[in-house]
Amino acid sequence: MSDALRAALAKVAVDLGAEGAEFVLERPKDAGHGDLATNLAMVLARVQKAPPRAVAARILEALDLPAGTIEKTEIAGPGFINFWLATDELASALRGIIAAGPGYGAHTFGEGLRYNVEFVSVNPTGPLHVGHGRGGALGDAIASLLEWTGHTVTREFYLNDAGVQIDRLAESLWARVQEAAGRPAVIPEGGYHGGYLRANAAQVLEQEGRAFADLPVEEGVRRCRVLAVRMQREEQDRDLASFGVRFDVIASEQAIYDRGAIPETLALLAARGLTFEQDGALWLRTTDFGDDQDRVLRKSDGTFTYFLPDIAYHVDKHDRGFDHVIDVWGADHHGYVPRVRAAMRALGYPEAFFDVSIVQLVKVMRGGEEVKMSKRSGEFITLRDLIEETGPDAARYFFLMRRADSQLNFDLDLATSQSDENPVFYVQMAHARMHGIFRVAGVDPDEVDADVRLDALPAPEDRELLKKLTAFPEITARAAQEREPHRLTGYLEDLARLTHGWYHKCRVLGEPTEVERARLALARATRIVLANGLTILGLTAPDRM
RNA sequence: GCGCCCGUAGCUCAGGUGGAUAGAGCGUCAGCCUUCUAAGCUGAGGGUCGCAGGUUCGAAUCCUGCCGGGCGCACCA
Repeated sequence: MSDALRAALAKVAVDLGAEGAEFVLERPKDAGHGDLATNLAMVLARVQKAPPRAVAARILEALDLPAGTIEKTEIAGPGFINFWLATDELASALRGIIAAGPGYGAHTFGEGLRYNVEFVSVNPTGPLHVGHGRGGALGDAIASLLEWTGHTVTREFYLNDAGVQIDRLAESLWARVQEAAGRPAVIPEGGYHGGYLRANAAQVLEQEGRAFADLPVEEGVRRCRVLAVRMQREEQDRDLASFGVRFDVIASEQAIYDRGAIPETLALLAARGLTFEQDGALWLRTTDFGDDQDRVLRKSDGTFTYFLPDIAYHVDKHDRGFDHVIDVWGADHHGYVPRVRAAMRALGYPEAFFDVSIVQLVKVMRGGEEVKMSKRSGEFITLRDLIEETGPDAARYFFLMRRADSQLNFDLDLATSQSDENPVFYVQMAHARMHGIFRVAGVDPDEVDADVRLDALPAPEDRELLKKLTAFPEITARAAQEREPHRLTGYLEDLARLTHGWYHKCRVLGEPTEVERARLALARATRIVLANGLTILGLTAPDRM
């Protein structure tokens, strides 16, 4: 409905000589201001050289709407025009929800656009911690929202399996292997002290045989390199899988080196005249593209910085045909954004090609106290610990319920609480309750007739709930466009609140036939919206709790 | 010192491409319900939207400057 009304209003704007006027058509917070409201009259007041309320009257005069859509209009406040939807319009919306079912809230505006969402991308040097969980939940939800709005999406993980930190990892594992074989072991400077490598070392000896520890150091370390990366990746994948996150592509940094992409990228940049040598190093002139200093590509010792393979990796994404790439990075990497953006500009890629979502830090709270995480001491809450304590649904939901760019207080007590104070529980319970109605009635919800008489519904709660359901497609569209899944959690909480209120106030079964039929349809539609919302966020929609 | 993010009710946070009386949950207080489709309902109180200027008919929202918190500022990865 809002689309039709918006179009009609835009047409009036044209008729009044203000083509392309930017006006707002929104659902007012205050129910007394109707179902939809527009500020068009105030926007046009200047061109019309008339007070907004007088302009509003002209607009209503000129407004041409199909019969039976709007029940009432009103000019209010400084010049708002408020609209009340006709019952027929709501009934048709209800039929639309049920007809669309699991596709309700989906859009097609992204069709033909290929997106690459890269997230988590943690080094394969240790277990995932809660911050990676937030990045994982966010990246996955953004990817789902994009799919839901018609985009083709690849979920991608960038594996840093080359470079110095992997050397340290291999040496550290080799040291643990020696230790397991009963020899003194020295973890190298800058190596990894975490106990998980002990477990890996034991596994290596078991799989490769005790003689593995007697290999010459060089060969032992070389083989440890492959083994360590593989074992760490497997563990990370296990954690991510239990969290409901899967990737379409694991992109390897080593593979970028192996196929010669580094010199190719270097040549590409040099050909554009954007590199220069200074102090024995090779630089990229990123300051020409918005960075605050130029950046080194190849150090004076001949090795490359991380920046160059990162550029090569993004060139690769571009060459694979993606229209847009979104990188989900932790706040500790935000300083890296300007130089990568500069590199994308230097290569002449469209401005919209490269986008970054920065996810801020997570503080885990228990009993009102922060649970300290310290990598140094090796005592930190891993993502695995967290999921085991809260379950995957609560963990995902809590990671998504706040804007990514504000810091998150993860309240463990709340996340594990089986009460309506826990928002995940509250939303899932609303879904379970809707299903419970059908269970008690012995009716398959998918068989419930959508063609009902809405005017049979006696309570204001009935209409209020239905109106909320009709807002869902706007929420999914906005959440996808803004890459803000928290808009969806917020909506689901609002909807759950209305659902619980309705459930309590409005009986379904045993009411007069027309009322029961209408409310069954409403319950079915509510269940659809709750289920779709939960599904987009990667959460289960339980039938009973 | 520079850059990015944040600062809204006691707490956790929405609202941020300017619009109507700034919202929600929790907590607090006062009542109600104890029926069923368990985990409920109603109401109240609570705010200099960090501070100060500016733009505007209109600012939590945009601009500038400060204050406070977080994270970054390598020929590290």
